[in-house]
Amino acid sequence: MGRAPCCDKVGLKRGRWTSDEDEILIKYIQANGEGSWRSLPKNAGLLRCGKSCRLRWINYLRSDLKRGNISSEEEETIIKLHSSMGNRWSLIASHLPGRTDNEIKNYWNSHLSRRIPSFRRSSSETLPMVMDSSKADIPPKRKGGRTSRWAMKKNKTYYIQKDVPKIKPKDSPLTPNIEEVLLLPTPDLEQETFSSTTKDDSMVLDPKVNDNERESLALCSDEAWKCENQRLYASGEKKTETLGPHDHDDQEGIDGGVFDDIVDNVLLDPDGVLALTKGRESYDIIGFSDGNDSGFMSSDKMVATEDLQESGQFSSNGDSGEWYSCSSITSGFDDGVERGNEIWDEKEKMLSSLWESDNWEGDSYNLSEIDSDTHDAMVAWLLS
DNA sequence: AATCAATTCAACCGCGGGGTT
DNA sequence: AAACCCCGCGGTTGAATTGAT
Repeated sequence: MGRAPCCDKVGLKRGRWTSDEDEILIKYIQANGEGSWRSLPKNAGLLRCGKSCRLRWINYLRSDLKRGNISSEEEETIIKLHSSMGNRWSLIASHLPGRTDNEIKNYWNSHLSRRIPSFRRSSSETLPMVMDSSKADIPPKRKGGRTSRWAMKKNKTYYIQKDVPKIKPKDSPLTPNIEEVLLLPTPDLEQETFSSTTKDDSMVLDPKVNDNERESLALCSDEAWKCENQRLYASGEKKTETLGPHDHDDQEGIDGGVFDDIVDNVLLDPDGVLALTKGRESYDIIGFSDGNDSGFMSSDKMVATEDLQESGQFSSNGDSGEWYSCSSITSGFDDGVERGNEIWDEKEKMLSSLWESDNWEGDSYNLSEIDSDTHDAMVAWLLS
């Protein structure tokens, strides 16, 4: 025997809501507040299922809903959050004030998933890449279609509800709980994309690193990175500085900003360190420098030093800063889906060749022995 | 003008989690 | 512990609407 229906459907109205029904629902909630959805329709005199009332209220009638099309900023946020959270629409919506999970889900399905086909890859395929959709020059294959429904609703009546009690205010989108977000599993990243031939989660590549640094780096496990000397902290610690791959003020991404620092200080600085770290769901690339200007990046997380934060290249906290999904690391130097896939392929190849090389000395990788081809490939990839 | 195909999105559905009895 | 209830979530559906033919 199946589960009993949430409500008795006999005699209940279904389908589109009329303005009269909307008005009844609004007035009732203004008087009684949200909640008790099951009993609400009966008490309010609506011939609707409680679920339907809840949905109508949450998705349509609430006073704090933002009307209008999704802005490019919101779209970018959706893309980045989705890259980290997957289809957790309600969670994503909680970071977009005035937007509902349903709205975001619809927007994703109708706009983004088509525009950015790589998002549709299953988790058994390669990792998703977050593209700068604004640059993805892939026109929607619209033939017929219609304009935004909001744009068409000239005659629709909306209700201004000044006195509706706020039962459950949503979080501000710009104040995400960074640590919570970071600790979330990323279903789309579950697949490890190259063979795990290493015994350790963490590998230090530069033999020139001193003992202290080596010790710090060795602590960089997937679950808790802690590199005190470099002032790099893992998620889960209060002083976590969690950042995305983009310099937010520069929508071009990390190119030219953080990226240059990483390249200059990590790859090109003889005192720099490059570490490959096996992350929770994927392999990450992390770079360090000598502690002056440094940062590191990964496909899963990105952390910058205080120097970089002070320089304004990163926002560093959840109170004022914005953040980006670090799995979007490639977006800054990516012009679209195909390019993203290409980069990912290059990344895979490069990392694979590193893993398989003979330059490993225990957990360390001897960069001085690195062949020029591999070195060039690494630089080329990072510069790409 | 009529028809078709594409698209959007409001609404529905089933399920799972958490709380209560 | 088990049964039940309620809520919220994510996937899906289908009506409404559009531009193309």
